Amino acid sequence: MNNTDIQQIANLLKALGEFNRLSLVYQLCQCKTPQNAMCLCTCCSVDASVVSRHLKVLTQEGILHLQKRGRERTYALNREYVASRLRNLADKIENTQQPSKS
Amino acid sequence: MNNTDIQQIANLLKALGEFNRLSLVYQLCQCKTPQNAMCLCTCCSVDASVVSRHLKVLTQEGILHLQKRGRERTYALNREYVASRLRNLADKIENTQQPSKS
DNA sequence: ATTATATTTGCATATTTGCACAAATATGTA
DNA sequence: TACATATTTGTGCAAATATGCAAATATAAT
Repeated sequence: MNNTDIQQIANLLKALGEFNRLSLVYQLCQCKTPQNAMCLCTCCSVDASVVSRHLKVLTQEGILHLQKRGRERTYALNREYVASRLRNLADKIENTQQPSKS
Repeated sequence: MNNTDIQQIANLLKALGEFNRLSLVYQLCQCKTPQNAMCLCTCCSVDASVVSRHLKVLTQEGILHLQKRGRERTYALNREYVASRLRNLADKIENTQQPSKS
């Protein structure tokens, strides 16, 4: 586990570790089909520009998948990706212990 | 899933989502026995006071367990707790989708 | 008692971050 | 074309955060 790996996981967790962003993720969690940003605005009591930036952060981290459809952009949750990364971390935390090291 | 729940999970993820703090967690991950702060300093190239503060944040979030032993304080990773919270989130993200909502 | 070691805390500072508002951009519709 | 809707971007501000250094605190060892 090198520094780059740690930094990448930290980035993912940081992206998820903010109230409004996590709210957006939970909101998308409930949806079967991709949602546009306006729709997602309803779950956060912040300006649309703020939602836009949060969605950008989540997308850049691979948490969301963006699809441009005309003037609206729909976002979908990359369920398997996020879940697998979280489980991977959980496994490491639970199982990794070297008897050699004190 | 109410706002308080979301905020709590966000706090956990935020605590883990910082490079030096996650490095400390990984370091502790390798250890079978609790470690003191001096020992943990070696994995971060920062001042001991910084490590102290990061350890405090992690402890307050329940990620680490602190035990005072004389002049040194040892920290251990709450493996089951952290792993279960991460898995819980992973499960929600992967499985929660309501056919009723579009 | 003095000294050494481990850790925390106060303080100053640099950087990041979340936010609102206005303006810009992009695209669909009348 | 003119207008409406959806979204992004520029800007500035306030709050939060990460850090280093020095001083304070706590406790073990001599």
